[in-house]
Amino acid sequence: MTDITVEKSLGKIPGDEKKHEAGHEDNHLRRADLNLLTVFDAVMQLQNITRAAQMLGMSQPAVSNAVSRLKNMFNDELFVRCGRGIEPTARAHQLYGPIRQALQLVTNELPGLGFDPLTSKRQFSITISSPLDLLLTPKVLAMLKRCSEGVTLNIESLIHENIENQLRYHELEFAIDYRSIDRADFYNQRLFEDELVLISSRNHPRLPTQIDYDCFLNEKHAVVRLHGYSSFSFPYYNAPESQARVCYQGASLISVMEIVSRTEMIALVPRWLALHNAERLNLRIDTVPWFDNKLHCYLSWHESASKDKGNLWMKDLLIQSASLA
DNA sequence: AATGTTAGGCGTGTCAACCT
DNA sequence: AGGTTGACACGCCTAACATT
Repeated sequence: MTDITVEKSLGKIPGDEKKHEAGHEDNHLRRADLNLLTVFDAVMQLQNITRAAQMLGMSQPAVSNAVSRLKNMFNDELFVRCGRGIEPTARAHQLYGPIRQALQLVTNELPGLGFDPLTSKRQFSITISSPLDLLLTPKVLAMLKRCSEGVTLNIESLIHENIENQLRYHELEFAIDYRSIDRADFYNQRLFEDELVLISSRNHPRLPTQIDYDCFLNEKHAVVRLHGYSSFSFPYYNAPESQARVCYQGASLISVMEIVSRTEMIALVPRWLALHNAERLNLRIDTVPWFDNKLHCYLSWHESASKDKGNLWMKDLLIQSASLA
């Protein structure tokens, strides 16, 4: 389980071809107050002028003024009043990633601003899809405990359609899933290779010694909800003939295994998960040679986070944790 | 001139008291 | 019980002035 390769998604970032158009645009940049970008970044992070001001060590009206100058700078409202607070416009969301990235690049070049895990109190947010959270969360937390006292982790097990934006806007630093994020502005690192196996109850009345594809198709199946985002089971049940055999769609592989252990249904799960629960649930484990039964676990992050020294440290910690898997 | 702070005003949400 | 009202708190904005 130590198959580690970094993959940068291929593809052009819109606007790349304009990089060489300098000239008068340099003057344009000279007229812009780049300090305002730190205000923008703080306001986007906190979505609150007062708290952004506290974070920046400025007064609230000063930040409010800076925001109005930003509005002129970008020729957009950027933030609109929403009840008691403010809400970023679509343009503000669009600007956030590139501006964050630019600020990060500059910050990383300033002296004395490294990341020290021994003194840092930083909290990292990561998401690990089910069932990988069961495998990796204890290892990651154990590794973190060994490496730092102050750094904390906020781990979420949910992968949803907004994950790319959450990574882009730094609401999350990393995502771990069986799927990579194949976009030009994301990095994916393969953490390890997993193997798919078939589980059934050892008391199953019909299964032969050697299970083949016909037998597989003849049985009723338990799966993880197929229409959920990034469903673990969907890739193996996207054909009508296999989907027709689905009898139970559970919220997670844990409930799927529990159901399989007490019924005549069968299910596809990662080998480590099957082994981990085989005795407790009296499960039989079979290989599935008719499938491409290899699946890879990926660590993904947005390119704007790739220069942050803290993120680099956390990335190494996650890779090391996964290598113990 | 640009950008900061202070003071004061306005809009909105919350909550308790009151009314129907 | 459910709706209305008013006091209050919160958060943002503008104007006036100070500082660099």
